[in-house]
Amino acid sequence: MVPKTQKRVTSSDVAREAGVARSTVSYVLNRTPHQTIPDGTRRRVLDAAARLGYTPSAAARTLKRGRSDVVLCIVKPWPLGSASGLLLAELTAGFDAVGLTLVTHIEGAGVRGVEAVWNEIAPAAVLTYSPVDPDAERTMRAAGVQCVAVLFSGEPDGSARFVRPDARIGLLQAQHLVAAGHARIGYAYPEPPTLRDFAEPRLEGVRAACAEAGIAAPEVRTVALDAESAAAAIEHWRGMDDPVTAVCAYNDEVAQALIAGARLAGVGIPNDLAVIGADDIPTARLASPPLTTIAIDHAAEARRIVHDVTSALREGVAVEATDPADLFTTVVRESA
Amino acid sequence: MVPKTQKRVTSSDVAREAGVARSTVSYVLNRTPHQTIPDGTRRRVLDAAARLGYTPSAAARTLKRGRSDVVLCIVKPWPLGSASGLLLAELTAGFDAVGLTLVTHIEGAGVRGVEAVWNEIAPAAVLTYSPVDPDAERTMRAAGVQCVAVLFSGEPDGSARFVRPDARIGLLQAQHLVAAGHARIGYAYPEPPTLRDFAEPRLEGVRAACAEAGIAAPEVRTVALDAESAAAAIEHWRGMDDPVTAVCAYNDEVAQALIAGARLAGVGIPNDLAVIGADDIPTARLASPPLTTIAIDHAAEARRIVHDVTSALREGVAVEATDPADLFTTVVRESA
DNA sequence: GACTGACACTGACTCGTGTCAGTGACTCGA
DNA sequence: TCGAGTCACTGACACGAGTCAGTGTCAGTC
Repeated sequence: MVPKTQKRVTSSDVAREAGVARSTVSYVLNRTPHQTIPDGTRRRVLDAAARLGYTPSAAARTLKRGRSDVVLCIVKPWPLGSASGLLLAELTAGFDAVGLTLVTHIEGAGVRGVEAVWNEIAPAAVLTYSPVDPDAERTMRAAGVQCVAVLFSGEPDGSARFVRPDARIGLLQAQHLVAAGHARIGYAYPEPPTLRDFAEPRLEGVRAACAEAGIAAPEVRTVALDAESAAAAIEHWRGMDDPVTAVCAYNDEVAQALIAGARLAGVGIPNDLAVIGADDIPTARLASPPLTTIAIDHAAEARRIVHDVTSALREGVAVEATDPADLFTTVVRESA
Repeated sequence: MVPKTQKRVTSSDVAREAGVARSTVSYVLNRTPHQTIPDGTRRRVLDAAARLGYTPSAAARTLKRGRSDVVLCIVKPWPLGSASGLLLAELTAGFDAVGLTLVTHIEGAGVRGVEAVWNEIAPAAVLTYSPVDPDAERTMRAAGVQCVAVLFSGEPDGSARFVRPDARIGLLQAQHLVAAGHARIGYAYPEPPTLRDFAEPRLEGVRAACAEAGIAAPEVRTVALDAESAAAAIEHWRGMDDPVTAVCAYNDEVAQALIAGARLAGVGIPNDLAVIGADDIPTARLASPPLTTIAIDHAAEARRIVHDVTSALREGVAVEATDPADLFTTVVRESA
């Protein structure tokens, strides 16, 4: 039987057990610089701590130091996609390796707003997917947050560091289509408004690639996640004076909708219309035809973010974001 | 310009501003019972707090009270699926409404294990998807965790309350197939080992339905997320002496693999083989043919969990889990 | 007029940790 | 032998909030 009220083991208990002062315990356990501790004492303290099963109270440490070892990642309730779930997993492992704990909070229909969250958690750093307004940033600083990183956003301004160059995804999509001989390109834009922050840079990349290749700007249509919506877009594209022959989809789920819509409209993929997705989700290869798409190296991206955030935490100031080398690769299957 | 070091506003500042003692501020702000505060004083304190922009320090409160207002949900890095992302969003909103903050931590390849997480967070309650062993539960209690809820698991024992009856999903799947006249049923089991905890109850439900209908137990095959693996399973099922005519898939993604495999093997769905999925993910309706599947009412489930956890927190003891009424509905499309 | 009790409020202690300023004991060079 | 300088360690304060035991004031009662 587990006793109802388990008394907490404190550093005083460890000190008593080891026969030293509590401060000595603290010095040993934190390896405080400029404090010389002989091996014998160190061993005694460590042994006592292990014997008693001592774990320091995060609340007390946070109170004293003014900041915790928690990194808070705020995400929106995305109606589509789980590609970023992979990134979160990599981020968690990466921060764990440097002694930080990543937790995620889903920003949403909460009545209390996100301020309540970083007040409850007092995180060392906050990662967000959309820019934070100056007021919110002030309350964050007051709550002890040292580093604010915006993972995705149009403009990398003062606080918005570490922006992933999602435009490159659109660039690679369009370049692949252009190389295959397409000269009129469509863009399948996602329907949920919460995805705007993600979709804009990708679309921007497609625009840039079209301009560079000297072809017309992409014809943008919004495509919801059902076959009818996709079929309507496809009919629009193919009915134009200068018909679209290839489409960049915002992501693989929109691309799957396009495939379903093409089937409904009797349009062959890739012969009548080429489709390229993004994210390379697990079901991309299961589509018929299998989806050509842009894969994201989540592990590399996570390494970069962890590196930048930890050095910002160490320096106490903003550091320059390291340039991501090759986060994206084009995965050629059959749809384009 | 935001000053580099923003001094924190404490309750002492509020007390000074309002011209009262700090304890009075605490009583006003917490509406402490049996403490009578006249309206004038109350007003003065509230005004001062608002004027100064006071937000209590969660770390200090947690230290004093021994527990925070955070609920920690621990999830595994699922290689498939994002159905539970919807549940998490609903849970977050639900807990927020009762003054609790839900954060999620992805348990994974971390070197430090999950113990570090609840030590950092000191949550009031922990939600997990797999049973916690008694040792871990002890460290949790010592860290101030009051309520441990296991959301999914085979056996609802002492600590494992609030178990979602996933067996009912399998039951509904099989009942739908039996009602359509199928007498030999296959089960497409997911490949990643981390999904075992989820797959077992669902499979159990299928077994129960088969037994009840008086037909043979389901023929189980593991199906990875690619067309080849699915085609191999399909050929096995159809090559049996008593061939399988309908398959329950663990979830919609496995079902999509089955559809891709059937196309590869030249098997028609639903005529040659019926397929039913589970979870009703957004792309389920985009498949060809559109997937018949079991939808989960995440909002209702979240309401139930929030209710049970908050009352457990209030009572300080385990309460009986309320019985979930109708969390699942069969969505009939074309694949079965 | 003394006593009671409610009211409105305050001071002091507590939670568990980090850290600074000391303090004896000892070594070493002059 | 004296002072300086390390070494190894300790005591006390601080972080910010919750809460208990009191304290002075005042209205009401016998």
